[in-house]
Amino acid sequence: MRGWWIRSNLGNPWARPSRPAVPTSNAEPRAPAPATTGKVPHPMNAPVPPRVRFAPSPTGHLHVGGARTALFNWLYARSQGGTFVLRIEDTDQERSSDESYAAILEGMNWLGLDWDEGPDAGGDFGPYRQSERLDLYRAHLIKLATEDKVYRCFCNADDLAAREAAVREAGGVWEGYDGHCRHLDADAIAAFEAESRPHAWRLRTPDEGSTFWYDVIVDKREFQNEVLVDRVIVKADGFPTYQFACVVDDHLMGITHVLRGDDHVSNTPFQLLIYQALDWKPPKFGHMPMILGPDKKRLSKRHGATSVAEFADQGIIPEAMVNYLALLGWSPGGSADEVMRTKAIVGKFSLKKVNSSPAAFDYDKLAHINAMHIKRLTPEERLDLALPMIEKQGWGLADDWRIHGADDTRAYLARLLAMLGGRFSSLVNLPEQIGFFFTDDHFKDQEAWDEHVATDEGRSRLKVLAGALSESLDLDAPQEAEAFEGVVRELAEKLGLKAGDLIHPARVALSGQSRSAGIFEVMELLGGPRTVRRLETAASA
RNA sequence: GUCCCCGUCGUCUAGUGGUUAGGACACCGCCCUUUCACGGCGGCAACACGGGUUCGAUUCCCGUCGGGGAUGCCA
Repeated sequence: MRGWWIRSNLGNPWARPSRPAVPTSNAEPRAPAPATTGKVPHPMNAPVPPRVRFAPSPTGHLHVGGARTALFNWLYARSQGGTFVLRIEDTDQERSSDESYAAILEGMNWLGLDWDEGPDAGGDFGPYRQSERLDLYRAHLIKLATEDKVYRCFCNADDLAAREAAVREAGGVWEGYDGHCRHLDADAIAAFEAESRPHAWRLRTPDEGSTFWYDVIVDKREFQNEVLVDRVIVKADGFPTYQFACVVDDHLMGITHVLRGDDHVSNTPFQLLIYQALDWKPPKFGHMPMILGPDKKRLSKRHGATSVAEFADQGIIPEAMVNYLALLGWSPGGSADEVMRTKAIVGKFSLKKVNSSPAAFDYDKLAHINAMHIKRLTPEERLDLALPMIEKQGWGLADDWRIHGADDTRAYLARLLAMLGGRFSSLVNLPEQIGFFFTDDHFKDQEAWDEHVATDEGRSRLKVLAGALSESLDLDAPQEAEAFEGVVRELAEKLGLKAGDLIHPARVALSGQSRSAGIFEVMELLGGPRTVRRLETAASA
């Protein structure tokens, strides 16, 4: 008696749908408005705007793998005029957390991947958190139960573990659920029910034949049904498993392309069987290659940063991250410029050009892409990026440090960035690079100091140089780089030295480091009084 | 173990049944120069291996090896 199953289910707390009707038929994406004039494409040929989704589970930060998945879905939607949906897969009550949810949204926002529909954005296919869609899964479970396509499994973790151990002891290999509860008779079920024994629901899967699909990225993929086991689709806690929720939601949300990591390949045949059981037409699937660590092993913290938040902390800017991630598995082709702003990538992106082989994450190349992005920004954009880094240090332009034409921190920083040119290639290095313009208490390279400054020769040269600058220039007035250069070179000649003999100690005395922008520009932006003071201080140190 | 996928310079990749196998990162030289970057020029460096198919394979097929993934009431 099939009705028996239903009766038992109706007593369940979440049997009564509390939500308004949702599209349960084959939810086709909204078709473009029909043209009223000109050529009307045949309906079968009309381009259907894709609906894709990124469906993270809120169990951690946004990892580079997830970010790449999100990015490619987003790129596909944006390049095709489609819709990008954000769906939260929080069916694991143990691991899901609000912090993770927030972290993921933050990561998405940072990358600039905006979604058209999602938990906070709303949309016609919500709710977009699986924990708020339980009635939907229940309704479809009942349908499957009614048709005897699923069955109850009363095995608990201990039962399963015991049977697995037994198989191993006998020298066998446990190949997944053994179908133990597949054919329980009504009496047995009734007995378990009577003692309120918890149960999960499993899908009956065929033992023969094969399940296959044409992958958007890897062509045909096929699995023998023989290797597919009756996996759980609804857990004993009443929550659906990923397998089931994913299928129900993708269908109900009208998802046309499921683009996900290659680690999901083995889930696909099982999900296809769920589509079949529900009598639904499955979407297209595309499995993107994994991102590996530099050593081609699974990417882990051991390799360095793995979450987008960490990269942000390391001074990577969002568009560089997007650019680099896009290059992992996709390429603009030929010898085209790899450094692209997000908008350009959207314009060139194509699923057909997505690779099928795994890619190793290369931190060096990311750094390079980042530097190129920073370099290509407009002065204003660079300033917007750099100012917070300076403010974060608590630095600002002191009153007595003002120089002509740059009398507030922002204007001064603008001059410094112009001076830095291509040396400004990383957000994190910036404070070290230009801290000495804002404070006397800046980073000092002790080794350079010992070599160029703290020697009798170094000290005496610095002292002479300080004197020459004071005498030759009106330091109360702003002086340009050329003026400083003139004095330095003249003095060198007078002393029979190479200009470098004065420049090197001066660089370390002024900046604390052996590398900097052009020293005469440094003097100009430091200003005469500060320049001389630092030279004198160094000479007497 | 079993199943699935992948395999072009160290890395990311372009590419083709006949190419001097292209670009980028890294690396090495040189130039520029006041250091360091930037930039410019040049260099090193690859079709995993073995069988086929073919007039001809890096390209198509099979095997081997290597790497990755899956094998959960995680997603």
